[in-house]
Order: sequence, then structure tokens, then C-alpha cells
Amino acid sequence: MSVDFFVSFVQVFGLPKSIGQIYGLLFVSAEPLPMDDIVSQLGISKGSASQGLALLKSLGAVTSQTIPADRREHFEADLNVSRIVTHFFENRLQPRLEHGDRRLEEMMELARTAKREKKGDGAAAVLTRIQALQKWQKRGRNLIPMVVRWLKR
Amino acid sequence: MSVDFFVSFVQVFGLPKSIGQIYGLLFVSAEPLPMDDIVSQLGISKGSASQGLALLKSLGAVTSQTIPADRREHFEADLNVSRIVTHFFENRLQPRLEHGDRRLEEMMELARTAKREKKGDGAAAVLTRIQALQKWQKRGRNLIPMVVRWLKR
DNA sequence: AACTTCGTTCAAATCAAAATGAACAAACCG
DNA sequence: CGGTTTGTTCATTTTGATTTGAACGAAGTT
Repeated sequence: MSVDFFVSFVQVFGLPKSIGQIYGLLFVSAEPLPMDDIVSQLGISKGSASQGLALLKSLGAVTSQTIPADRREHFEADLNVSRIVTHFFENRLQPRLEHGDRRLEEMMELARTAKREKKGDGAAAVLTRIQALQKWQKRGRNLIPMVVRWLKR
Repeated sequence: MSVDFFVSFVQVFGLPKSIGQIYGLLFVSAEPLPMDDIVSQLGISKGSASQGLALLKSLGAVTSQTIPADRREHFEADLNVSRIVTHFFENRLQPRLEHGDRRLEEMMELARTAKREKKGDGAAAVLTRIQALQKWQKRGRNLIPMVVRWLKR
């Protein structure tokens, strides 16, 4: 099917398959579609469609339009693919890296105590390793805004 | 626990929890550990440990050492964290992007036929969208080697 | 050769994420 | 109002990924 491309794309970013299917269908469709078309064309449930569209709207990846003489919401793909990617970086990666900071600090503390108590050379080596990790952590955090900026133009 | 940091880290890259636990334990341990220590300290099964270590070795993220008068393999974390990240980019992202090329081409073909048949302006618009996608695809493929290079120093 | 220790493999169990669909709420229409 | 259409919610089911542990093989020891 022609939405396969989108399915595999969103999955790289940890989003469920149905999101890819819906976005793909809308991307490829010449005019905006109501929810029941999405349900019937993709063969997914009303629930999935509703939830999927809600997420895609929240990402700004689809928008809804009003069509004259039709009460139903009609959905359209926003061509701005970068929103999905940006969402991944900012909502999935960024928070984890930040949470990681605190935990690294805790590890550091543990290692320092261990070193003081055991005075082993091994413990000192561990301390050095953790410091190296912290550098990496910082490096990663710097990379993200760079990538996001690059994707945005 | 102090390996939490690593668990959450590897999960960003779609690797199982046990991988993070094992790598974390080795990272934090002052000297190389045999498999049964890993099993008992983390409370995971022999199977998990064996499989996890095999994967980590294949990534080059851990190495094994021989310790005199001990038959068992002893494992040590390779500090080179970038291997895990590089592995993610090269084995998980890259192939998908490449496979995507072919599927995009198929979509393009479908869209061209649709345009010829229906001659609708909608169909032409779809064609344009897909072309835009192809640009993005190329852009993404260029980004990866950049990131990898940046991470490697 | 029989026995132990170390490690791998793989079918089955477990667990978590996603999809389903029935029940519900809101908007519209006669 | 009663009836219909549209869309959301959420408890249950399904599905896929991870983990387990029993069985096995390889190597070492007596």
C-alpha cells in the first residue's frame, strides 16, 4: 500500500502505525477527508482514527477544514513534515536527556562516596568514566537544537 | 537504581531495557564482571544476560577479557558511548530511509498515473507534494552522516 | 568416561503498547 | 421533544516485543 512509506517513517520516531497510515492517506489524497472515509479506506476502527487524528492535530501535522453543507470535520495533511520530527526531538529526546542530568548527578555522588570509602583505584576510574558521560550528555543536548534548526530550513 | 540512567538512554534508541541495565552495571563497575555476577546483581535471567551481552558485543559497546585462573568470560564496558548511537543511526534509521526511496518512487508513479487519468488539479497537487517529500528524504539522508561525524568527535 | 561449570538457544510465558468497539456526549434536524 | 449523525472515551482484546527457564552443547576437571 502507498501509505507504507509513512508508516515506516513515523515508526522511526516511536509513533504508532495508525498515525502513519492516517497521515499518509491524507498526504496522498487530493482533497480533505472526513473521519469515516479514513476509517473505511484504511480499515481501522473509529477509536483509532479519532485518537490518531487528535494526536496529529496536536502536532500540527494535520488541520481540519469546514466544507459547505457538510457537518463533518474534514482533515488535510499539513505538508510541514518537520513538525513530526521536531515533536520527536523536543518531546521524546529532550525530556529524557534532562531527566538524565539528575540521575547522572546521583550516580556521581554514589561513586564519590565509594571512592572515599574504598579508596580503590577502581573507584577512582569509575568516577572518571562518569565525568566522561556527563560531557557526552552535554554534547547530546547541544546537538538537538542544531538538528531541529537545520530541519526547519 | 543507578542503572536507570542507562536504561532510559538506550530506550530512546529503541533498545530493550535489559541492554541498558547490563551496560550500566558494567559501566559503573570497577572491574570486569563474569556473566553470573550480572545475572545475580541485576536479577535477570541467564538467557537475557547472554543475549544482551551478545548484542552489546556486536555493537562494540562491551568487550570481554580473560582473567587468570578463571575460565569465565569477563565483560567490561567500552566507554565509547557513540557506538550505541552510531549503531542506531546506521542500522535503524539509514536502512529505513533507503527503503523509503523505493516506496516514494512507487507513490510517485501512482500519482503520475492518477494525474494522467483524472486530469484533476487535485492530482497535480498531490504530485507536487510527493516531490516535496523527496526533497525532505534527501535532506534527512544527508543529515545522518553529519550527526554521526559530529558525535565521533 | 562420568561429572561439573559456563554459556547459548529457543519455545513458552509475560508484559506493555496499540487497536477495537460499545457506551456515551454533543450537535443537528424533523 | 424523539431520532439521527458525528465524534470521543475508555475498558477490554489483540498484537508484538522482551524475558524466562529448561534443554542442550561445549569445554574443563577428576
